[in-house]
Amino acid sequence: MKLLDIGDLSRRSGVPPSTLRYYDDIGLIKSVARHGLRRQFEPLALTQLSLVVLGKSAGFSLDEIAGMFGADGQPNLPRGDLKIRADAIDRQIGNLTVLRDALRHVADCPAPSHMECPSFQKLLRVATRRRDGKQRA
Amino acid sequence: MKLLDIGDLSRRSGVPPSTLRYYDDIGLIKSVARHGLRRQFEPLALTQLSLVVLGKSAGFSLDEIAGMFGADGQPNLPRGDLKIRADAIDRQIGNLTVLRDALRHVADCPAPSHMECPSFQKLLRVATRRRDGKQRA
DNA sequence: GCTTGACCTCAAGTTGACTTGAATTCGTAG
DNA sequence: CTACGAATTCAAGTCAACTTGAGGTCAAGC
Repeated sequence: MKLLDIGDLSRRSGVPPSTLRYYDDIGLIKSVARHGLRRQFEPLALTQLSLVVLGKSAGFSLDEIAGMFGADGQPNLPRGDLKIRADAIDRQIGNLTVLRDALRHVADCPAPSHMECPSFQKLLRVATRRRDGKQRA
Repeated sequence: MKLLDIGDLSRRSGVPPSTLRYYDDIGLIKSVARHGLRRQFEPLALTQLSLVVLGKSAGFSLDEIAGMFGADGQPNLPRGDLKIRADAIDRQIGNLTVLRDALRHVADCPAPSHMECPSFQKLLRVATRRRDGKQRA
């Protein structure tokens, strides 16, 4: 398995080298060797980075992401916690769905005040009823 | 329409007063009066806060949220932009779905290394192919 | 009319996630 | 063998989104 040096990994993942170094420092990904000074990564790191990017865009902190898929690609949380997280993401998906629909409504509804539009209110009530969607692990 | 003072709004929304003041300062929500020193809000603010909380949990910045549903409840973005945002959220939902499935896989799959598990790889490939999911408005 | 508690302002501090800059070190190409 | 370019370290800086703290104000209850 050939190694990628940091420049390659950066180019291939779209993540800047400074960020890769940062991630390496905090242990989110890990460099497996050096070529001279240059950090070398396994191709696996590319996969891990997809996960990190995905997780970040989902609003998870780097710590949370590390919990789900550690530096070695293995989670450092027990299965049960992972399922809880998966469920949290599910609620999050529900929330986003509401948000998306609300946005589409606002974009389409000709009413001057969306906040008072009954169908808009209804959308939100659903969202509010479904408790929160994000809580500590 | 009776007004809520900041304490009520805080209790009802779950958002701390300091944050409400902050949001008021930056114009994300707006207080419509004072009772003595106390900020008074319209009940509408409660609805707006649901949206804000929802948006934040979705990973949007306060600025972005303000763009979607301004302090007056009206977006300050044109319809087209809102649709673009809605589409972005749709992609985000797709990403989260992948993340959730990946997480469930990790929680369930007995294989020692998920990163090498073909079905896991497959999940991710889908995610990576679908370009990014979050870009500037 | 005075106390109390919830609010106020404003400046400064905090946290997470990076980025930037200066000074340095390599490996490769000429 | 020297120059070059791309990396390196480490400290410090930045930005968003708040929170904290000190010192002050108000209206409602007793």
